[in-house]
Amino acid sequence: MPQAWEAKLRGLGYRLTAPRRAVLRALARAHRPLSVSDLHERAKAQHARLGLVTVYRTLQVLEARGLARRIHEQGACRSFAASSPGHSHAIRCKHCEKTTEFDGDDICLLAASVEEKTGYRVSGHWLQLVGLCPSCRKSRE
Amino acid sequence: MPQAWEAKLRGLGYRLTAPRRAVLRALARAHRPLSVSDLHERAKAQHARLGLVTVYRTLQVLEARGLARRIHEQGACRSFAASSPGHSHAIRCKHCEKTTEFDGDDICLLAASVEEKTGYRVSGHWLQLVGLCPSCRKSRE
DNA sequence: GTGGTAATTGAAATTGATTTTCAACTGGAG
DNA sequence: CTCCAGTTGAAAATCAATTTCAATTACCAC
Repeated sequence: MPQAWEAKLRGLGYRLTAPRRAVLRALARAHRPLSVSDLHERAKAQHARLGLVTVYRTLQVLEARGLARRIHEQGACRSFAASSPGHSHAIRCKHCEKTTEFDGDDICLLAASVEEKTGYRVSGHWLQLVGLCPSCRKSRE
Repeated sequence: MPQAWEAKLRGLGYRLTAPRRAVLRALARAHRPLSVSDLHERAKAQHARLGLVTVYRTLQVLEARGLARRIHEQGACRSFAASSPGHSHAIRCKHCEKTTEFDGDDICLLAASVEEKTGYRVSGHWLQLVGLCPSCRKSRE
């Protein structure tokens, strides 16, 4: 996945620098949402002189280009996870925090129903689900 | 709506103080999500000596009790809107920012579909839609 | 390769949001 | 009316995020 990201960023005119690679790699490897400083810590393993500011800036780029998504939780919304283009939603395991993406076919139906109920014209949406991932189900249900 | 809230809070053992009433009232009157400092400004009209801290604390209580909801947007998630129990979702007009709640019958269908696709057991969700409210539709479509 | 240049970086300072602290105040039970 | 635990607000402290700016560096043209 980092390779695909690097190609995409390069194609968009961004430079591929060591600090960026380190952030990309750390984010791609994570199996749960990471706070900015978590990500910073992890990415420093690849690039020791990495500054926190660069992590913020890289996340801005990745989010704007759809390669990372902000994970919303009931308190603050300060963590990020890798994101694949075409998958616009995520479900997060409340036990192990792993996140999995799913596609949004069903949202269209839902949007149609809401349009009818409210009179709004729906143009965008933010959906995030929480639950137990398959392996945590086994150990907890 | 403030009356119902006041009854509910009292029932839960909270005191009904003038500062709290001011915050409740300002939030109930707003037709769009308010940032904490917006809310502070408005509530000061009812209670001039209101401190910003109290607004934060009151919002914590209201959110915990389901009487206010944090509105998530693609940057930060720093604004709040009134919330009615039983309506767990909101749609926000991207033009006038008015928010309207709707119930989540359809979410169950969606959750079932996602469970089947991902193997997760869905236990919670938050969904927020963006669009144009009926009156903004008239003037912009 | 080499050089030039604009994008990028990181430390530090700054801004802004939120929480903590604590003495003073007050709603509401008795 | 009294009392006291819950609440308040100012100030300080903490935490998150952005701006600034000089130094560095990726990468294109040659």
